[in-house]
Amino acid sequence: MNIADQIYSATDSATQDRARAIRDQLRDAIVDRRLAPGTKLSEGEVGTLFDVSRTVARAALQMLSFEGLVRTERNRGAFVANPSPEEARQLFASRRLIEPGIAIAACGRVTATDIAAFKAQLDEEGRFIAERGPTARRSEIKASGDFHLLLAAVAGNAILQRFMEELVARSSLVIALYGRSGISACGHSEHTEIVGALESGDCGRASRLMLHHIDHIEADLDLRVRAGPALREALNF
Amino acid sequence: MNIADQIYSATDSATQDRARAIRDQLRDAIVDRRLAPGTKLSEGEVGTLFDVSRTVARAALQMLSFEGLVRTERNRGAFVANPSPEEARQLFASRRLIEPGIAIAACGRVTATDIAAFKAQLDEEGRFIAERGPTARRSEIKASGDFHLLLAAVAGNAILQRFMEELVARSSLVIALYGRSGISACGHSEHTEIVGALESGDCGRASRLMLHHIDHIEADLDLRVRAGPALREALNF
DNA sequence: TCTACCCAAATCGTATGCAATCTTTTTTGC
DNA sequence: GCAAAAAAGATTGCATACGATTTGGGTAGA
Repeated sequence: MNIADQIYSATDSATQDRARAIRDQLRDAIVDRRLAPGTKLSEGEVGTLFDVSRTVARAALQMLSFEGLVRTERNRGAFVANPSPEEARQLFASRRLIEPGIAIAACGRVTATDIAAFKAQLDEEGRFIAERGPTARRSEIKASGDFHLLLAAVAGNAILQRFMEELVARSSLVIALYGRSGISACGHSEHTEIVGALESGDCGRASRLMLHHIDHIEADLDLRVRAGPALREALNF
Repeated sequence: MNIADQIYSATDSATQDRARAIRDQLRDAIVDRRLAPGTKLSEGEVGTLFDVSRTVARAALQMLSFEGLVRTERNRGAFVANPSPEEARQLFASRRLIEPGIAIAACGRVTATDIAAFKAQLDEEGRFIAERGPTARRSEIKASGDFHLLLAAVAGNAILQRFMEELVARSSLVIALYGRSGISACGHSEHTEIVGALESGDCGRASRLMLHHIDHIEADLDLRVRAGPALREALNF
């Protein structure tokens, strides 16, 4: 089974409209850092890029704005979000609150099929960790996020699932911005442990592991305010 | 049916985004049940009602769609959401997960000014409980929701605050749909207790009280699938 | 009388045009 | 030479127009 199908089945598939398809592509680009934070996304530019009118481009940008991935300023345009350290802290505080509960919910509903999907996901992660280079690292961040989204899908709460989609997307941006590089293999092993807890039905353990996992992800960030980002932020905005 | 009669048009001539103003008015109307679930909100009708073009009306409806207060179907239009019992359960499951944590966060940051605001809010609630009639009941539901939003604001996490805005709005709709009427005074007294816990700095107690409070709200709902709503749902969709 | 088909009305999806606003550059006064 | 004002350029905000899709009604045929 394809993970994307599971994740996006709730919000309906791509046949809905073009704005959603453009949003998805832009979101991928932002999360993958192919679009740097602060990059201006003008309606006209996005429109010509995807060969649609400004109307459709505008709708896509509005969606991303709701998700917190782009920031729009009146009469000025849309910019790729440049999350501040404070925003990053709030992001992970939110995840600490939500994800242990999601782990418990998922644990209570997980099926053999789900377990197989988790293992496929873990394999996918492992593949990127073995590789080197920035492309592999971006893929790795994305795969790591997909693990959390898969868990949210298994938990079976559409509302929380949507919240997690937003949190994971923004987290990926934050990790790309502030992450040191060392902890990836650690994160993967923690994912493996969580799946193990799910498989053995130990919900409490799954929840605790998830909490620690999030702590570890955040601990890997360097959220000190540095001259570089601050300067760039000042110039961009 | 004409929806003009059910929306009061308070011309908020703020220089702000008009779409946002329209969204706010529509949201109030939906949460207050002046717009019944299932009501069709055509772009043209909303536009003429608020004296804007379909473009702006469409943007407002899109925002409400993101919040889960309206459901849009391609080439058919937007309809006021008609949350199912299952959706209601997921809603309250989400709140059980998030709000105790919000209570703890708020407890750690609450100031004397905040406490005063809470007490003013409690007074407001009490005023509507004393009254009778459907109008007072709607105001009461709204005031009750505002309490939770105030708590979220005090907690100081913008992300969770936005989540709570959505959850409270949808909960208000659910309560209006499925709520029995008896528990209102009980909810108010529980709010009072929570403020008391905040004031005395007992964060654990505030969190536990909040959890029980949410349980009580949900317990007050009649989520059994009845013939009426099921039929209406079948007809609406 | 019932069913199937077709056409008209309504509504949405999208493109495009114009006015307002912001930014940048140029010009002008000192 | 520098600062301030003004004009030019770019981009968004919003309205409107037109094609596409759905819906409901009416008519013809069995």
